[in-house]
Amino acid sequence: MNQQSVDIEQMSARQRDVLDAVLALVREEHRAPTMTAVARAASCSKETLYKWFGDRDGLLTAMVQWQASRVRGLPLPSGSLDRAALIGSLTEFARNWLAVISGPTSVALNRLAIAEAGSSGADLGAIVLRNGPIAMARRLTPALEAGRSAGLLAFTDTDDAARVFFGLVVRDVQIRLLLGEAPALSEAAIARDASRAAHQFFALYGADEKRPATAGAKQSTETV
Amino acid sequence: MNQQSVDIEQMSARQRDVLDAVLALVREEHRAPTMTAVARAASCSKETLYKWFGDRDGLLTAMVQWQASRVRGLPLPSGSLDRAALIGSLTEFARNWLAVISGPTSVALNRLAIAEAGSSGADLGAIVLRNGPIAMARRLTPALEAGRSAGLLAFTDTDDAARVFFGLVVRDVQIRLLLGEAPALSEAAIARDASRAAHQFFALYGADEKRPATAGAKQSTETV
DNA sequence: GCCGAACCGTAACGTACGGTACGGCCGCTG
DNA sequence: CAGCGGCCGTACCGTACGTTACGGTTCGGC
Repeated sequence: MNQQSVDIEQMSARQRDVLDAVLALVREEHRAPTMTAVARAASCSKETLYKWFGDRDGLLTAMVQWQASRVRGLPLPSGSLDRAALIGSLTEFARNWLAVISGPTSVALNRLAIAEAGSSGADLGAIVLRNGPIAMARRLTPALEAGRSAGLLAFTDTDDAARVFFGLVVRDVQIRLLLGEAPALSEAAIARDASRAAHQFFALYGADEKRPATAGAKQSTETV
Repeated sequence: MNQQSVDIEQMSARQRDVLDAVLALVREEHRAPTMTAVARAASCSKETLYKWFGDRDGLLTAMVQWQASRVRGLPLPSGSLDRAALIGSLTEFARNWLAVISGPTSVALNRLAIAEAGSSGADLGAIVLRNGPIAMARRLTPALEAGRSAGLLAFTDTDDAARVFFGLVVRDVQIRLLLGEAPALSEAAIARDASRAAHQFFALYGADEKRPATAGAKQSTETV
């Protein structure tokens, strides 16, 4: 009932420390933390927690937004636009994305958001979604369209192409991690997968003269 | 503490009805059901629930296994092996898979398994994983290898190819659904996506004479 | 008809947890 | 120094829920 903005920007350092403690707690335990545990871990009183965040949902929401606020701001691929540079950008993008989603923080937060989806009032799912796949698509879009403008890529629906890229990069890694399988991708494996995904994406959507425009790839999927 | 097998095969019809009631409950509510709610919905006493399933975990485990036991047994792609038939098989496979994972039962069960991953003793995550992506890969494998034997497909690691197929089919649909976005894919959209995924998979791993062996697709895992 | 087993409905117990209240400590302001 | 607001630590309350126990009912076997 208290929906008081929870502005991440204007929060004291102490409050951010508390949120970091909550994040650490969520990361190491494998379920949503209790308010008592948060208070103990953050060395603050429950009364203060309720005064600052109003509610358990408010605390979790603030934590998710706090984490989201520092994921933003990765270097957009820019510069020259030959084929090699674009593949390099896509590879770097994929590498970064795989590293993020296989990290313990991402796994824990996605678990929490999925578990809480629909149960509590403020849905963390929407926030995580906005800062997960949707944010990735948004950051990927300019690179793809620049590639198309430069005649390197060929597609009609940018969003669709971005989602195929997502599929090529992530495959079943995320769902396996969320379901508890802990393969713990190595740095080398991530780099290899990223390169493979970028090359495969180029094989599908590259505007090569060799191939006649990828028979099944041009139609969109959005219906709603 | 009672780990008593929970053999789905040898259970009375009444017990299966109870498990169906639990499934319905999980599907309509958006969290793990309480024992009281299960007893009320299934018209049985809690004492019986504890006698039959020993524990809350036992009940949930039995429910997941019960659902898994009837997902099995889809028609394996067989018969003639020309290019069109293989694409048709892959398309049908993808269509079926998309229909399953976008269904309310799959979403609810995956949510439950992810939420309970690591918290309770018996991890549903492993069961869902075995009957989700892993089962799909297992069922897909013979079709892929048959295609390779027939000279239609070219890949080195079957498992890797299967996981790329998974990525092309699912993309970010599952994670979006789990996070609470409810786009409710239409039948037509699913069919379109399945066809697109099958064609894209063939574009990457098809042994066509037109294209010189898919520049990035042949280095499935060995390139550093 | 009688017995025991299985089962239903419900009450009761213990615990965990969200949320609130209170006393005490610290630093700031007048 | 007095007063006070912010915060910590802790005790407390109400509720939800897992688990157990108990009385009543049905049903198959003798």
